[in-house]
Amino acid sequence: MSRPPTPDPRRPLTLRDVSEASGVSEMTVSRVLRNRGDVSPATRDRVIEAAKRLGYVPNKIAGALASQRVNLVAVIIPSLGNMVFPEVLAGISDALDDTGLQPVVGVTNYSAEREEAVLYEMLSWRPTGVILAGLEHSDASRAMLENAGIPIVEIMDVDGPAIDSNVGISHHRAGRQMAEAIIAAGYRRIGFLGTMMPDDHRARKRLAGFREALGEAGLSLVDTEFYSGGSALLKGREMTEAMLTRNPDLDFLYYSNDMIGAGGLLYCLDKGIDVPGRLGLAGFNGVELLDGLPRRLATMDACRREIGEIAAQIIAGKRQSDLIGGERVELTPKLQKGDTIRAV
Amino acid sequence: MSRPPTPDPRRPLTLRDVSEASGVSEMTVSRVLRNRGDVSPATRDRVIEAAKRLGYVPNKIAGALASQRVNLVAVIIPSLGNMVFPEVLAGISDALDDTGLQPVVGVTNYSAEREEAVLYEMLSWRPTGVILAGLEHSDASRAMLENAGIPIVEIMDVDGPAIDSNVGISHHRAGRQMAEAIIAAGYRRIGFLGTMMPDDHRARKRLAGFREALGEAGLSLVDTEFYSGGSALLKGREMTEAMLTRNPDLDFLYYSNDMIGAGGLLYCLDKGIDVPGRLGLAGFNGVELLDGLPRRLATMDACRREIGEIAAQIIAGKRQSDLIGGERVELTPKLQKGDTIRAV
DNA sequence: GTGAAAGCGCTAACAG
DNA sequence: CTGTTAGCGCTTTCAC
Repeated sequence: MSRPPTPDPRRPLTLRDVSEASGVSEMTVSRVLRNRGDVSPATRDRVIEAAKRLGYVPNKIAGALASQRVNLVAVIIPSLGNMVFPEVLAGISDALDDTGLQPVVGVTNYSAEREEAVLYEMLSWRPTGVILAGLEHSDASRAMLENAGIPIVEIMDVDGPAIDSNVGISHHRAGRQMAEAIIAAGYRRIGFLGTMMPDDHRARKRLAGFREALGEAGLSLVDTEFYSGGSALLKGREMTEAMLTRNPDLDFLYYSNDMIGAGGLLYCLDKGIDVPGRLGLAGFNGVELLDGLPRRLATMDACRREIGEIAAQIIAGKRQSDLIGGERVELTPKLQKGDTIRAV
Repeated sequence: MSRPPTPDPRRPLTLRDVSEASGVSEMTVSRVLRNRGDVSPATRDRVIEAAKRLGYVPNKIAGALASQRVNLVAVIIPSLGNMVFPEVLAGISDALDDTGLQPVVGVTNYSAEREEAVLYEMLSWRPTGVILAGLEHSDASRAMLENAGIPIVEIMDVDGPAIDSNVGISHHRAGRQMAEAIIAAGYRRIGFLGTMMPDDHRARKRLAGFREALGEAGLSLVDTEFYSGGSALLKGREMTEAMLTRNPDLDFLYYSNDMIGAGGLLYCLDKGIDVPGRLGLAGFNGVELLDGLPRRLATMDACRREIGEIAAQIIAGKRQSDLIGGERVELTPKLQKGDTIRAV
């Protein structure tokens, strides 16, 4: 009943274990495993064989501490629940694919307080860079970002000053543009339906731009309705019904996102309302999801995937401009009239 | 022109900086910042003041290496693109909230190879535990998981042997149950429409169970149709049209997920097909999204949120059973007939 | 209640 | 091409 020579099978293997098993120094083992520096094919093979046989998984914690390098990119977004941020993520993920960098995602639920906590947690892992949604942050968050000493990319929104780099669209202008298209199509009695999220700054800016353009045309919103929580499709349906009951003479409904817009569209089709003749509809985002609806909802592409790609390229240093301070990239969303705004 | 005393403003602050700024030893600073051990209120205040003033963010890499503890839980899922995994994540996130543990998400795109790479990467950060979707893994992945020496929870699926703990539903049984309900409702000429993902093992198991139950009733699938990529809603529409054109006499369509089912439903309503009288429809997942459709699609709740919660509790050690080996939890999905299966 | 010393597992920098 | 030495920034352990 002698104790076996292996000390503790639960203990994770170290470089030393591989070194002993292969008869090669730790340093050379390390070189092989990282593909750094020249190692003779013979030694290399012995090391790889031993590492594979033992099932060695390197300890990045130790590696990162020693090398002062972490291959992580912090990505901080408000939500995973609505298809728009996953698409941004897909863009980031794609662009990072051949860089050795890895995204790590944190979710804030549109709360500045949560953002601060998530950011603190992520910065404590000393990532290579930070990508985060929006330009509005708490003072503490802003201070952390400014002092982090790593590239910061604020995405989605360009309406305001950025800490470092910035990639996105102008939501204010997007709201204006939609209003102008609606007015040009001859609609006059317009209602707005949106989310009641005080911290959804982009939705707020779209609405502000929308109102501004209406005002310049001598118009104003006839009615507004806000919601929070629940199935967006269902909410869109309910809110549309409520609003049309209050104001049967509305001739256009502008929704803050495509999902509630889709709910509204389905409601109108149910009720046999003539869309876009008697009533026009528009949403925002250009979510692919909607392609299967009976009519294509008018919307505006928010360039989500492209935003993610560019942000990731900035972090990866693939867009080195010699700018002092960060890079600014403003994309221009495309208006898609679909089938729910009548031709002029 | 003397050099300022601060060495380099870009260098991240260390415990030593806080120690010097507060005149308290590094060790005591560390204790204050971690709320560990007794420290006099006076010292504590000085330390906290200094840390805040400097904007110190602890280095978790060094902390983790020294303490051999990492507050990260690796979560590995196939996709973020379809609402089902975000809901699992929400459950995990909730359950982890007051434990000091943090989920880190990796995405495999339903590829075993990607899973292996993601797993390797995550294990190299020495997480507290691993939660991953499914029971099917490459040999190498399995070996890594078995040797990791940390709790592993395989989720979503219980149809097969698990490495350690296991939380999910039986997709085979879910398929059977749906078939039985359809047959009981009197449908006989049944088609199946699904994703063509060889690595979506859960969809495959549902189909197998479905076929098995049909077989026992002396029936078999009249037609099948598979797709990959694109807008699920649109695909559902197109596939439904294709299948009904080929086989106009089908009386039921079983979809492998709710989104394509919804597309099919919209198509049928468009065409004025009598649902559920002449044609019945059913999907899978119970996605809240669908609540806004004109009819409620028959579906089966996959208990996504609950699965996430339980898995996280297991990792957090909140469900200590004295089992040797892992814990097994099988949840039972509820069949929701909605408006698209006729009453018996 | 506080501090000093000794590593955690790895890699940078240098020698040979 | 390979090995040795000295840390990375923190926490453990043990003194005081």
